[in-house]
Amino acid sequence: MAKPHASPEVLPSHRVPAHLARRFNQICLGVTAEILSGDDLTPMIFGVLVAVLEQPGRGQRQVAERMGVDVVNFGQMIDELEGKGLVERKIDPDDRRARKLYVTERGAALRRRLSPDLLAAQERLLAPLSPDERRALLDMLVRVIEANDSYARPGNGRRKPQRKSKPVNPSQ
Amino acid sequence: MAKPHASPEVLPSHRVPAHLARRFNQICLGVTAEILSGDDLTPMIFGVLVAVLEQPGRGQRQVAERMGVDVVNFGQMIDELEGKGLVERKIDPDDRRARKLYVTERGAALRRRLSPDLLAAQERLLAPLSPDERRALLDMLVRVIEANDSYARPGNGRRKPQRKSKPVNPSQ
DNA sequence: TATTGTTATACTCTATAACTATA
DNA sequence: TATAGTTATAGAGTATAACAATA
Repeated sequence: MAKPHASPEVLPSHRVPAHLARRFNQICLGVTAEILSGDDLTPMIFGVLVAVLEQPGRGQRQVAERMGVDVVNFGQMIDELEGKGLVERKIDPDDRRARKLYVTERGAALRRRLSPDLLAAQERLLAPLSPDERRALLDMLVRVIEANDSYARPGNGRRKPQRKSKPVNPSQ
Repeated sequence: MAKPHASPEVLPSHRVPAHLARRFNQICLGVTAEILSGDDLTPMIFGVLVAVLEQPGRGQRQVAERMGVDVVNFGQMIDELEGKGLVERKIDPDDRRARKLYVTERGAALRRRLSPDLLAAQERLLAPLSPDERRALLDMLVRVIEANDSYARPGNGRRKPQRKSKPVNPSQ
């Protein structure tokens, strides 16, 4: 009876992936929000800025999907970034429905300015892990995420709202 | 120039811990929300139920802090669980301010009923990892979370609301 | 008809301030 | 005064439905 069971029936809650995922995310948010708060940006919005920077000229849909963000909310984040002059929308002449996204020079400068602090925060965050472990952690997360990509949308929610009636423009 | 630099100046965004944390959490939420939706519970609220189950007789503050949940929101989640008859609050006779928390038989039964599906979902989630890797992933997350516990509160936010005036009960 | 992006809206999670009741 | 918990409220992230413009 040295090893009772290889797989216990349930993990203690502090070892449940869903709980660890929430806490890990919570901590990442706290660490980065602190750095970004001076520029009135959330980690989410800054993440959008970086994504646009890395794939300039793409449409909102493409970037949103790649990030795992709903296109509706993504559009609103672009609104905010555009309002701050950090990102630009340009109508694609080949498909006038699409808006190609570009980071402005101001946006690029902001990212350059904040990068060192964000990188340092990331170092502190992963300080308890060795370099090999850090790589392993990120690798494993990427693998898990890619394998479960289809679950990246459904939401964190409860009952689906179902929207019985109430059209957007009832007076028309 | 076979290896340009051990540490690049910035990681590509799909390797940034903050992004991976968000996506991992998003996926965990999607996977578990689906299972819990039939009982009209969110992953968060179910997590509270499990935490109470594991440390019965504790006060709200203790359980909330251990979970990394704000005490205010925790109290509201207990409201909901109590409303569903899954958890009970009992005034601590030794300190009549405190409410000791207990899971009801109904709550325990619910957890027993849902456990197999949740465990199976967890298996699917971590399917791309070997058993050793799964352990390593959870271990590393625990270590990172514990080392950064102080960042588990600050919020995911932007400017602090600051609450200029507007008292709760202006008419008194 | 199908697709890109928008507006309106709603729900969850999180956070702060101010309050009540005990200690 | 200090602590446990509450009420009121707000911001941030996420989701759906309905719509407009374009393909």
